[in-house]
Amino acid sequence: MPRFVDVEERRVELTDAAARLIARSGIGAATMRDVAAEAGLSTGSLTHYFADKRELLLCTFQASLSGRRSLRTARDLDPAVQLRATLEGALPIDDDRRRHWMVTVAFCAQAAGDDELSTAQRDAYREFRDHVTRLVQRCDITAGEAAISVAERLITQVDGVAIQALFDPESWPADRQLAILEVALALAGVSY
Amino acid sequence: MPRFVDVEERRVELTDAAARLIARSGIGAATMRDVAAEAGLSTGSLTHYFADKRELLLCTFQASLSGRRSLRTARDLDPAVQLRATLEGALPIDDDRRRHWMVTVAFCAQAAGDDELSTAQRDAYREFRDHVTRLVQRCDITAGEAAISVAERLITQVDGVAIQALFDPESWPADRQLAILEVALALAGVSY
Amino acid sequence: MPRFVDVEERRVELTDAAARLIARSGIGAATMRDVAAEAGLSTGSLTHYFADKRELLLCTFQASLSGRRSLRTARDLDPAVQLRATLEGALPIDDDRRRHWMVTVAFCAQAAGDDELSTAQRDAYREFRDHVTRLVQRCDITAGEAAISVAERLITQVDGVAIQALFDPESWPADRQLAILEVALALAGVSY
Amino acid sequence: MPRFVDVEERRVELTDAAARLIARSGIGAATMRDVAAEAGLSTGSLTHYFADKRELLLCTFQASLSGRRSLRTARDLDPAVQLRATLEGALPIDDDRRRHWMVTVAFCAQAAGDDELSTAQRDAYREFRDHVTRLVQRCDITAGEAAISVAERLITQVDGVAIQALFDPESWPADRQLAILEVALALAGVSY
DNA sequence: TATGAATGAGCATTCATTCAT
DNA sequence: AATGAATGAATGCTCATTCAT
Repeated sequence: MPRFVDVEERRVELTDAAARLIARSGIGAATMRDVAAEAGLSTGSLTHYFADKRELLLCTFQASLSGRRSLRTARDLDPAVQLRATLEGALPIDDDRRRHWMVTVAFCAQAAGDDELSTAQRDAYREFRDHVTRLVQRCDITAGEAAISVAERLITQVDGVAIQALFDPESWPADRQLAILEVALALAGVSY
Repeated sequence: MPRFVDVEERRVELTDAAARLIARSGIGAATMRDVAAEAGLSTGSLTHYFADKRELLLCTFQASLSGRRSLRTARDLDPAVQLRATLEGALPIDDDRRRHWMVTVAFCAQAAGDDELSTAQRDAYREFRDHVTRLVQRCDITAGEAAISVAERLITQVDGVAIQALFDPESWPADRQLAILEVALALAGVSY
Repeated sequence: MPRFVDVEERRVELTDAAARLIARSGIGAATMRDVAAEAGLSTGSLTHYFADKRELLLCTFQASLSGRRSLRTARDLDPAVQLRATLEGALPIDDDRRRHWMVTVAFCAQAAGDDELSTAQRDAYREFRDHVTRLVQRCDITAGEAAISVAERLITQVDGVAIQALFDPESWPADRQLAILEVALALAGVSY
Repeated sequence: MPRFVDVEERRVELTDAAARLIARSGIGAATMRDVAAEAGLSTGSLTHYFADKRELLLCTFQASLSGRRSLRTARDLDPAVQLRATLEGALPIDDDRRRHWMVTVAFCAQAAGDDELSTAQRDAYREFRDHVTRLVQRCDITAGEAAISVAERLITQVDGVAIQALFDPESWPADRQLAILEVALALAGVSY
């Protein structure tokens, strides 16, 4: 009589544990042993949920992305509000979002020279870019310029703030991060 | 009389080797063995130049920063030209600058949970921000706004482009990166 | 259900292996690799049982002491018989006792400059001295002299024989060692 | 024009340095590098004076023995005085003598399984035993017993005290060590 | 499914030794 | 004779992975 286990739930618990460790102590701290321990499981259990460490890492990254994605607001709202919420979701202004960025950076450092990881990462970027571009289009603010160009300026501005804020949090309290986002949105012509 | 060795030169050779490996295959590839081999030395020789791996990594990061710094143009030029050159130096538009960014990201991933490394990184950020702020001041473009705010908008824009370009180079040829920089400078009121 | 392993038993197997290597080929031969091999395990397994080499060494020393202690005879016997048995147990007159002494000497050489090891060693000495002192008291032979003085003369005599016998076994067959012990006991007034 | 160097003097400086390191921090601290540094020389210089580490260690042990030997008093004195001085020389009652014993113990731990070292050590023991035996003979105290038996009882008593005192110095101040020696000499019939 | 003991390759680091100068 | 850079084998230790229970 096998015990009932929700495989998907366990995977989430494990990628969460990995994310916590990475955010707290860097990619080097995310050993299989420690991830399992952080999730309250034994080492051997990991293999039931992830074939190997690379898969765990990849899934941790993707779970982190999903978390960010879930911050996007419902489809039927004002696109300007959605755009703002989406970009705000990319700023490390609370622990969850900081964690997401720490995982992203760790993943970047790992992805170099690994085709599969690089592709996963690149695709995530493109998906985000496409999403923002669609929102920009719906805002109808581009004045003839390609929506993607406006989207890219917004995204890169936000990513730049995120990188700075991640490693010098004292200089970047939430309001300062949000202030730059507001300026960028205003320059892009978004009003809401 | 012992064999003559330029210690500083050797250290540069070794941090260069480390940077190449990190850029090529990620932080995980920068083992002491492989760094030594890449530099054409034996494992044991490394310890003549770096006490341990952390020191090698820290020095690799700082050497990478020095490289970026050397891209700044001479003091006596038009500050607008200097500003543009400084920011352009932060874009991964050639192999050297790409390498610098790969090292930076790898270092970030390693610095989490390590006070000394985190501090080194944060100080490097602040030094760059101060430099750009001084240039913005000399450009006399701020129209009452604090120079640091303008500088931060420029830096974060550039850093964001860099991060995107680093991991999706196909989407970010040099001219596209530079185009965003031009727009940001124009918005900031810089003309040259 | 994991494979059943008696942790304590494994630890004994490992400290035994270490003791054998030390006795056979000196402290330098007791590498983690070789101890594991001598016990029929792999290197990595050692870490399940001992945090590091110092702990292995400390436990090897303490296990060696326990072995010597177990040679003491039951409490209810004539104290003179117990005293003689205890002191005889400290002479390297068979392989086990020789091994114990080799381990002790190796441990001494290692303990210099290491507070924790030095303390462990000193405490072992004191425990032995106290035990012998109690036996001397119960023998009622001291004629007014402090029991501890008699005990110390006996112990140092035996330890000196042990050291000599350890490194010049040809000159010190068992009967010669025992003969000196008999003289020492007789001089102390012990008859049995 | 080669600089004049007294080879023998240099060897003494080096074995002294080794002895100091061993006494201070154990056999593990006596690396070639550190011995050279302690003597104020460079690593490479060592090879001019000792073929390899084993030779350095062997010479350090023998130099330590010579030091002890030099404590023996001149031949023409009362043999009882000489006997007492010789045995007292084997007690770790000052820094020099403590150092000698630390070197001896370290050497013992190293000698196991190394024929040449074991032989050197055994021969040193025998030489000492012969010397003490001759003194005992000249004291004319043996009352029919073999002089060597008396000598051995004295030596082992002293060695035992030394071992105890070496690793529990608090319990063994000089006067306590000397007191046991006096008792042993008295029991042997030596008066002076 | 879950466990954790076992594995062994790989890591950073240390060190005796060699050697060109 | 003296130096110290260079070597590379060896060490203690870590860790992803495997597997019997």
